[in-house]
Amino acid sequence: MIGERDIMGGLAKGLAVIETFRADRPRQSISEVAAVSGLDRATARRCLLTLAHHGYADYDGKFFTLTPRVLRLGTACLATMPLPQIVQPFLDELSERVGQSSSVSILDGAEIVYVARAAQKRVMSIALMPGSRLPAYCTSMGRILLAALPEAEARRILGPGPLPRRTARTLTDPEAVMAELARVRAQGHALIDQEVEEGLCSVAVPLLNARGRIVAALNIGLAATVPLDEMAGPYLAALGEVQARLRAILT
Amino acid sequence: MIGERDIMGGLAKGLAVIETFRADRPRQSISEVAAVSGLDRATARRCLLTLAHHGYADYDGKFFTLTPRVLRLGTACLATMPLPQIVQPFLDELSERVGQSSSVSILDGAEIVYVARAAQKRVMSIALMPGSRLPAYCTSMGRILLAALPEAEARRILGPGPLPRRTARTLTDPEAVMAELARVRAQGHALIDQEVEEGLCSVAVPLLNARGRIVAALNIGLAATVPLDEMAGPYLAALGEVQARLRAILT
DNA sequence: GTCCATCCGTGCGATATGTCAACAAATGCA
DNA sequence: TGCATTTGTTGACATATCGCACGGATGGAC
Repeated sequence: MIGERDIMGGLAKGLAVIETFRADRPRQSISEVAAVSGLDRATARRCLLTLAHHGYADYDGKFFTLTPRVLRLGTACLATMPLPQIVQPFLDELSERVGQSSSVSILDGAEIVYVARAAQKRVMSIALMPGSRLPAYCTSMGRILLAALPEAEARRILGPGPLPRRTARTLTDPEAVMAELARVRAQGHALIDQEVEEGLCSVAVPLLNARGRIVAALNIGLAATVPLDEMAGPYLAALGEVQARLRAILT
Repeated sequence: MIGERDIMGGLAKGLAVIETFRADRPRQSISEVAAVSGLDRATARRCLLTLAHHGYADYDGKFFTLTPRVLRLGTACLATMPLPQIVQPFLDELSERVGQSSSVSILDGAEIVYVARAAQKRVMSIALMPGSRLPAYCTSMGRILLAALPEAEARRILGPGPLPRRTARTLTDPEAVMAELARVRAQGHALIDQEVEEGLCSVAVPLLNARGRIVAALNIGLAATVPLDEMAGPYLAALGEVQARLRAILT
């Protein structure tokens, strides 16, 4: 069977090294990477030199930076997903019709990952794009995807709390989120009113495949102008329409 | 100094395995991966099992698929680039003003990599997004970026030819492209008239930093309706304006 | 059923790699 | 400047891993 001896430590360590690079740490020295990743300095050094040698990183003698070559790895993944290509035309049309940005995402651990998006004029502070991540607990699509999991699994992902408070309205108690998930499950859609960012609302529904399994979440993002309840109706109708049309197509 | 003994073969092999996954090969068996990557089956197996063990791949006992976790690797890279965040607001405004999609890309080998984009209604057959790649030789931004290189380097990237013919108008002779690069260099912008796809035109200019070095390319994509020469003027003016404003900001 | 082809899992020797410790160079601080 | 600390690099040894070759499993053709 699959034994522990079939695991290549070097590969795992190298991937961990890549993941240590973030927006707040774009350029790192060997020791920095070693400290963040928990690897030995010598090991981190070999990983970084290997990455540089194969064009995944640049090295100026002191600091390492990632190169666009690394993007290939992520793109390889997106390209293997049929979902983005299938939903993109629907997103384009939906987004055009309602005049708002719409997106499709899936769950990866405690985060939602955008896999397709049709953007209208931006209301959010950061630019979202395929590959972007947001926490699941405070986003409409995240609530949809968490609600699709067994309760125990959702609770495990939410953790012991408290969850980070992103705005005054953010639900920070995992049990409060769990209660909201039950509502979402019952009503078949999720509303978020400025929980992830001030001034930003969102409406989401699940995307089901032909067998009725939830494979992704679909949303529309809105600027918070009038109370969300009052204006959600038309958006929910548009989302439901796309949901129904995609249900026959998705596998 | 940096010796060959500081290179970790296992890491390089694992990354190569990830890159074997493509749109036309979303699910692969061990033997398939081994054949495509040139690795031994046993080695490919260990790589794949390692990826699966760490959540980068799924394994159903027969086929492996990549998980969204892999997207983290690419996102780590995009997040470390200051460029996308700086140019995004400019792209949004530019795109809104001219009513067409606009993008910023950089060069990676023989391909351009989109790092930021503001999309208007889609005219291209495939959805472009940050991380997407197109060949440099037949795109407006690619011509800009190739023109910024030393001639010998550009020629090396183009290779011996002939280059793939994507439409009837595609330049397939590397020397013809080199001649075009000289023109691009002289006039400071590149025009593409349906060389990458029927019905699609594009206008691009370089983005310079404060020191005058070319750090990226900026373009506007257009549907081919009237002859490109006749309508390029206003777009070039808009591009030039953004170029000038960014020049003071980019490093 | 038999044969053939393909694929997967495993054992083994040679080699590459990780860990640890020590050292040298660079850096920060008073 | 002088001292203390951090950082990059190297060497040695134990161990993990590679690539090869073999055996078993699977599936299709006839």
